[in-house]
Parts: sequence; C-alpha cells; structure tokens
Amino acid sequence: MIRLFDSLKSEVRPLDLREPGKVSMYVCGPTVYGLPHMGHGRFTLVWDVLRRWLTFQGYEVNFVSNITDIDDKIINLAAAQGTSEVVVASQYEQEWWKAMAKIGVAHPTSSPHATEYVPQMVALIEELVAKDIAYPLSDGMYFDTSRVADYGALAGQPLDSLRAGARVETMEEKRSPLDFALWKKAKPGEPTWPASFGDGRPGWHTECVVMSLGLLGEDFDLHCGGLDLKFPHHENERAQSIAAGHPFARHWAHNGFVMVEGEKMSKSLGNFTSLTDLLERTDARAYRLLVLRSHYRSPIEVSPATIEDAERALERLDSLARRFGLDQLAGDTFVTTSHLPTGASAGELAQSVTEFLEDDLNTPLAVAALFEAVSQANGLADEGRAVEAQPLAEAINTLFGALGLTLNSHGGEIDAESAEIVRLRDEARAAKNWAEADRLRDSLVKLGWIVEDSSSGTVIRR
RNA sequence: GGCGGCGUGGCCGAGCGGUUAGGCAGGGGCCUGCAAAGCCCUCCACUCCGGUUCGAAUCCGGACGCCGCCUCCA
Repeated sequence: MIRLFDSLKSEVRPLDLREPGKVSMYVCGPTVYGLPHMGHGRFTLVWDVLRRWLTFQGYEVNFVSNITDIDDKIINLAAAQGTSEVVVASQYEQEWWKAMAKIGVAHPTSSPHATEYVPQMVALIEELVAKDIAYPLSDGMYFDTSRVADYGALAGQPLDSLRAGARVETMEEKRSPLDFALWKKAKPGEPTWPASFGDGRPGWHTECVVMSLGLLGEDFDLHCGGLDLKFPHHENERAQSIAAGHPFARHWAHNGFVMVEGEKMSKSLGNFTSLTDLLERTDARAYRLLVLRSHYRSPIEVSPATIEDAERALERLDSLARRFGLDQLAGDTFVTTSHLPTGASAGELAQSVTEFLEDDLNTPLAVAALFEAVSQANGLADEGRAVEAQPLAEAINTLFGALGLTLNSHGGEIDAESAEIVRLRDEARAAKNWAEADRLRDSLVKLGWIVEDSSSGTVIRR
C-alpha cells in the first residue's frame, strides 16, 4: 500500500484504509468566482495523479470534490455585475470543468455543490448547538474552538499559541479570535436559507464536513487540498466533525504551492496566471509533466521557461510514441495494470515506478526512471532489437498513462497536397536527386511540417 | 511574536551518510546524401563557518539569505 505524508501526524505512513480495496478521498474544490489559476491546476493534477495511480493498482476509488457555489466573493461579484449568485457561480463552474477537461483531470466520482447541502449543514450546526459548542452572536452562529481538546492539531501548534498569533481581531464579540462563523445571518438582498437558529447562509468550513461525510461516510480515508487550506479551513472542518461526534478523515494530505519568482501565487497577491490562458497557448500535458517532475509537497516554480522546458521533454516522449506506434492512453479512461505488456523489462520498470510512487508519491523519481527507460528502448531499437524494445516502450506508455500523461503518437492530419509532396520527395530521394529532395523538404517545412526521414521514407508531422 | 519549510550545476528538479537521479540547454562523436529523430561521451553543483564520521549535499551547532502558515486563498 502507498505511504503518504499525513499532515496531522507529520509523518509518512501507509494509507490506512477503512475498507480493504476501497479508497474514499475528498479534495477541497474551488469557489467559483473567477477563472481557475495555476494553483488550482496543480492541486487538481496532483490528486488526479494519486487517484489514477490507485485506480491503476486496482483500488476502487471514490473521489469526491466539491464546488463552493455560495460565498462572500460570489455575492460581491454578483452585486458588482448586477446579476445573481447563481449566474456567477454557474458561469465560472463551466469554465472550471472546461479547464479540467482540457488538462486531463478526470471528473470526480461526485462533485457536490454547497447549495445542495444547506439542510445538512443546518442539521450539523444544530448538533453543535445542542452540545453547546456553537454560540450565537449578533451576526450569526459561531464555533467555540476552546471546546475541542486538540484544536490546532493540523496547524501543529496548541490553541494558546495560535490565539497569541492572531493577527487581526475581526469580531470583538467572539469568545476567541479563532472562533469561526458556522452560519451568517441573512442580510437584505443576499441569498438565504431557513434555519432554526435564524435564517441565513452557511460559513465556509461547514460545507466540506457535510459533503464529505454525506458522500463518503464517517471515518473516510483521505482528505486532500492545498497547503493553504490546512489552517484554518481543514482544522475547522475537523473540529466541527469531531466535536459533533463524527469521526472524520483518517489521513490528511496537502500539496505545495505554485510559486512565481519565489513568491506564492495567489489571488490576493495578484501574481496569478489563469489556467485557462495557459491551456490556450500551450500543450496541456506540459503542465502535468511539470507537476509530475516535482514532488507534490514541494513548491514549484511556474514560468514560461519551465513550461517550455516541459514541452521539449514531451517532444521526446512523443517521438517514442511515434517510433513504436504506441496507443494513446489515459484521457477520460483509467489505465490499469492490464494495459501493461508482459515481459521482464516491462515488469522491472513497473516495479521500480511502483516503489517510487508508493514512497509518498515520489513522481520525480518515477518520471526519471521512465525517461531512462526511454533511452533504453530507443537504444535497443537502434540495435535492431525490436522484440525487446517494443514491450519496454509499451510499458513506458502504460505507466505514463497511469499518471494521466498521454503520449501522442499522431503527427496530425495530412492533407492531399502535403501527401503528394511527400510522394515526390521519396521519388527524388530514390533517384538520389538531393537538390530536388531538399527543395521539396523546404516546401513541406513552409507548410508547417516537421520533416524526418525514416527507413520507410519521408515522415511528416506538425 | 508563535509554528513550519527551504537554499543543489546555465535553468528546472531529485536526493535522507559512501553510487557525481532525471529533464531542458551547451560541447564532442556515431548514424544520415544533408538534416531531423535516436544513441554514446562530456562540461557545469551542493549558501557560508565550525563539528561528528574512515567518509557529509545528506547528521549536529552557528551565521546569512529566502519562503509559507498564524487573515480570504488550492
């Protein structure tokens, strides 16, 4: 079984499943009030890779990731645009799924919306009220953090030191600056839902609790998200669930940030690149490869240079796919071990990749092993040892596919005119008419083709 | 102020005491009519100062620099 760093226990430990063979995982999704940015791209890719890898290994993965469709920012944006929250949320949710499809992130098993779970949130808050853990203030219901013995466990510090570090005192009335809003009382013109403790709308943290427990059940296996959600968001989710008497996630995993020139990319700093923009101008696979080449807990530097670097590396993989006529895997389908070819070299490669990934999802080492295998397969083929090279190339394809990276063996549709030039060039080459052959190659290049000679003649691709 | 992390070759990025990951870029060679692709070889490292050790990028101490969380954030 894979070993992962558990943010709660601060150690790498085997993923301890509630039920053998089945993985229940929850990934905190986006609040839909803007285009997805590179940070969103990273977390979705990282957890998509884990999901695909577990599926590859034969686990049945129940992957839940929410859409937060009600929140202050959505309300503010709707007001600014003179439209409704529903319109804003659905518009950006569409953008979200478009980007996800493009980047090859498989759709979650379930993608619940916060607004579909309001009654459950109300019920949870009622449980907390009954236990005297929630208390009312003028503007809503608050959670009393002092009532949870190990509050601060995820943050890695005791409650007292967190309180001492509180930088801003937003609500003087709160018993502790760390106490957070479970429910916000209705304000004129804002969306509102009925509740026994006063109509209003939910605070942020409660939704993930009821959606994860509702779809995965108590004591589910793994809760994932960006490092910036660890505290306070995840701490507050955990606190609520446990305080209400519901065992929560068995394991917590957090991915590192996307950095721009050494600083965390974030909306508040304004230094973000939208994922939508990136996907319009580059091969979506380049970002996945970039993410795979660094460890999921490390920060990654994203810049035009690092993206181009990944695009070039991708070229090498695509060359392999063309040379060996590899099938295009991944995409919407999940690759499984049944896709692996038989044979010793394929088995050895799969085994070393597996060992690396099982050690806290060490994708950089796995990718390095795969690239080494690429050299090996090409070398064998150069020596004419196709029987050995072919299964190795197929194993590389399968294992990249298991990580969601599709190798592209198609050079593009060849139109009739280009095909005719290719035919003429092969004739010229057969006649050793090099000047004509070079002239025809130039015209192909002008048409946008990359021209390569092979044993079977001129091969062109885009 | 509290807590946590980081400083690796031209760039990205692994590494967890002994083996100069891997990719991209650069140089040389092989292959090719010439190219391209591919293969082989190669240049270029571990912020600094002490210490532990037969041996340290890796462990310990210190210095400097950087980053994150403690506030909405993936």
